[in-house]
Amino acid sequence: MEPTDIPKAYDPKEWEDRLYRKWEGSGFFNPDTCIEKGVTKEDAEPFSILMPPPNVTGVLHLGHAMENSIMDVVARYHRMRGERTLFLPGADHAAVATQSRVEKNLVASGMTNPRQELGRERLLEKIRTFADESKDTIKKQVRAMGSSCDWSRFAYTFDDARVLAVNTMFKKMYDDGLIYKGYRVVNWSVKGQSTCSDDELEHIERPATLYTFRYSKDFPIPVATTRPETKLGDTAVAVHPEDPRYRDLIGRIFEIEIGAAKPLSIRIIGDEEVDPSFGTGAVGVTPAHSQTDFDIRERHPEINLVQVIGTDGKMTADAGPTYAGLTALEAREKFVAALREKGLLEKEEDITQNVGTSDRFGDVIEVVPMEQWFVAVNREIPGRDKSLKDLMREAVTSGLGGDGNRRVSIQPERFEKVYLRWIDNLRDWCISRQIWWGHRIPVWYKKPTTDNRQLTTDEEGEIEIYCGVEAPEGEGWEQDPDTLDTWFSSGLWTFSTLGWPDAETNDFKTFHPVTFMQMGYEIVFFWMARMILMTTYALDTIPFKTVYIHGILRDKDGRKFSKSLGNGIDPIDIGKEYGTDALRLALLSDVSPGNDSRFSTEKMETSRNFVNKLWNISRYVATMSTASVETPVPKSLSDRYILGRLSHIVNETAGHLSESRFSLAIETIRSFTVDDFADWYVEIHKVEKNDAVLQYVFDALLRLWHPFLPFVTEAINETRGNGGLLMVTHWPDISEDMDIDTETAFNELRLLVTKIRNLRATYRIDPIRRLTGSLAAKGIDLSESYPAVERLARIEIATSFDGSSAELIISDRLSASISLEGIIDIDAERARLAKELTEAEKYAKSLEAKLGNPSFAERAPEAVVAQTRSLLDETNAKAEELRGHLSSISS
RNA sequence: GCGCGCUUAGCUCAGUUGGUUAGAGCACCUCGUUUACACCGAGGGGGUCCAAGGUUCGAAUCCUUGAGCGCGCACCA
Repeated sequence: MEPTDIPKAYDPKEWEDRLYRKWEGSGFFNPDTCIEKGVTKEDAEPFSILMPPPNVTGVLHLGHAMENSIMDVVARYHRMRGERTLFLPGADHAAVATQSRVEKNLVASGMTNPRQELGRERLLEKIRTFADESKDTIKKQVRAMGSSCDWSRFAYTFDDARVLAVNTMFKKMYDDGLIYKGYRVVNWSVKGQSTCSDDELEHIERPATLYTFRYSKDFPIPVATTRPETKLGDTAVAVHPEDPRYRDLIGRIFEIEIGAAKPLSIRIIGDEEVDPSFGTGAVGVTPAHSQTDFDIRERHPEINLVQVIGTDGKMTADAGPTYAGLTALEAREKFVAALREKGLLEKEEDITQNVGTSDRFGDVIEVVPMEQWFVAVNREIPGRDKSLKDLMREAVTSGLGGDGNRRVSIQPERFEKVYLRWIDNLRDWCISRQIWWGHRIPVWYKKPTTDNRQLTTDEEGEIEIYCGVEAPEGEGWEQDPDTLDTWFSSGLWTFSTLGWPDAETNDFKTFHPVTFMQMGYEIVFFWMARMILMTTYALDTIPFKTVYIHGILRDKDGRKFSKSLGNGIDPIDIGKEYGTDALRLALLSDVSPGNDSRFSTEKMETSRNFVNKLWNISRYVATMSTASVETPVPKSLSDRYILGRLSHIVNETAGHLSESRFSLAIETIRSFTVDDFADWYVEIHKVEKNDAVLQYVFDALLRLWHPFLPFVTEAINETRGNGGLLMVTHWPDISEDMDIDTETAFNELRLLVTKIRNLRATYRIDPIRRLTGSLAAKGIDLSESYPAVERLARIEIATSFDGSSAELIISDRLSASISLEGIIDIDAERARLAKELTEAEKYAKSLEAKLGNPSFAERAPEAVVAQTRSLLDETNAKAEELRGHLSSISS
């Protein structure tokens, strides 16, 4: 493109789609192609990133946009560093989330009970269609974000390869006795007709009544509850074993007629967990409908379990004829009324309680006893002498087996503590769900037959059980109707995407453990923990080396984005309006690891303006210079300065990126681009015209920015006719390319720049345009020499300024003496100089005091002392200069 | 209750291992703008870094205590 054809403003719409197609068409998103085409060396270090697969429940939101920005910055950076980089995309079938979404849609369109009305197969078909559509939408959106992921390796948690991995893992754990079917209390969503894990609960506060009552008039201990109806299923009262009030009662059994199907048989038991100082010091134990009470029964197997609430949320026959069939709430009112009538109710008080609700279906969870599948986290793994919990702990502390190379590094570190604490509280993981959308449990049952290949029988010897990767042969087998918790398949993500269970594939050998993962902190337990569990168990290694935890994105008022608040922002819309680069920049600026950040249109404007600035720098470079890029020869101090600075910030940026300090990396490049390059060097170039350095530095800048701003940098690269794709050019490695004493140049020129900047501040003759304007008014025509004036005035004015006029020396051709009267307000100037002088003297004094302190000289590092000393010299010199100016101005 | 985080300019936030006179963006004020860029430029004002103690030659940074806000986990019946 000819320089004159380049539009003044960057228009992302003109570029983004086409550039993405160009990248994708080049094949360079695929690391194999990079090697084939010689962009990456065969023996290059592998670098892998896995996309946390978005749920196929609809469209991506800004949080996804932020994640994609983070991952793509990392991927592009490492690809440009010449590493064998794989950024693998995917999608998650998101079992409950997707099914509940589709059911909601079906209900909205007129169905009352989709599961009944459609049946398993037809409902699954509907969900599959929906999921496929979402998957396509997601792929489009990820492309729109500019993500450089390898689409040929796209993985879906519910495709054939992943099903194989899931079944293989299930069977392995089953054979090792780590997956078991057990009768335990579980969290049950009546609305969703399914279990959910502890982590899927959302606790909400709500008002409730705490009732204190006695089972009967002569029952010795009152108990309290917020769920009186469950008391129909009480089988014990627990007290602290040392509690003098109740100690003697332990072991006694009370038979109580209270309206349940059978009289309650309440045994008084002693349990250390009971807090004698709380309430009545006694707990009515309902093993069937409380997790803690069920645990008490594990310690006291002698007590019974009576289920009084069913999976339909209604009272069971065991609750007695008065209550059976009523909802829990109806039963509560009736039961409380009965207690009151019999004079058993001693106290009612209003309290607030926390209850668990299903995060997907929204209803309050009912705790019921059921037979479900569990992963045993405390059981010893055969042949390993350790439990899953142990492995999960080791993986982030000492490293697996004490091997530091097999240790997951969590950034920021504080999430380690959060994770470890969670592990301490971890119970066996309930993995079976009664919804239909998901991996079917690979277990089949049938009555005993003579065919007993690989068969095990359950305890009662009645039903044969077969667990296998594929259905067993033979007649009469019926598969377990349940499906797996969606996190079971997500837990395998780092290796199921790379070919496992075939551990010999190139991808697996090359890219596992994954180098870099990122995720929001809200998903650490769900996902990170499960990946660590699965990988350490099955592969005896860690799933990933580094995981970067980020916060959640909030709106400009600090609220979470949510549908109900109506404050959602579609990243694609905003990307279209401001440009995807601007969006990426806005999402990564000013954020620190692990902390929430806010999003606003102001940020978008700032970012868009910056992108446009970069575009216009390129216009200058294109219009003011015709030289092609070559190894630049620094000719002046300015050249050495800019090259030295460049090399400095290249290293600094690399440091930030290697530690995932995205915001600081951006700030580093941004300030170099604006403060050093655009404001300073470009102006210098107008005089010195060292095109080679200008080109060289600008091309380096483009490459530094590319990971963050892939579109505009690639677009500029195209207009510059550099040829090739910026995406696969090497990230700048200045210290190797350039033979420059950067340290010296840097120091010399920083002094010069500082001096000039001080001059600008001191004499307020910036912009120079104003000065030349004034000169013109005085009959000095400098229009032709403008650039020279602009630059030299900055320097020369300083040395010859006497307070009221200045001697301008413009190269060796032209010099002029001008009065500064009218340009500078002399009185104001005097006041300002005096103020500055006072400040400088004060500062000098404080530095002297510091240096005079013997402890400082003794203890501070030499570099700091030297720095302080030179600082003092500089300050003294500055003060002297100010004094001179002040006296000349006064005379 | 236990744990974690946050508190820095009017607003939103950076500040890696303690070390130049604490930074940015936005907002505000002044000046400028046919010149790569008004999606613009040059300047400026504005901060007892939540409080109090401590460690140190030196603290926004480390320690202790407290306050306010937010979050997570567990919930005591």
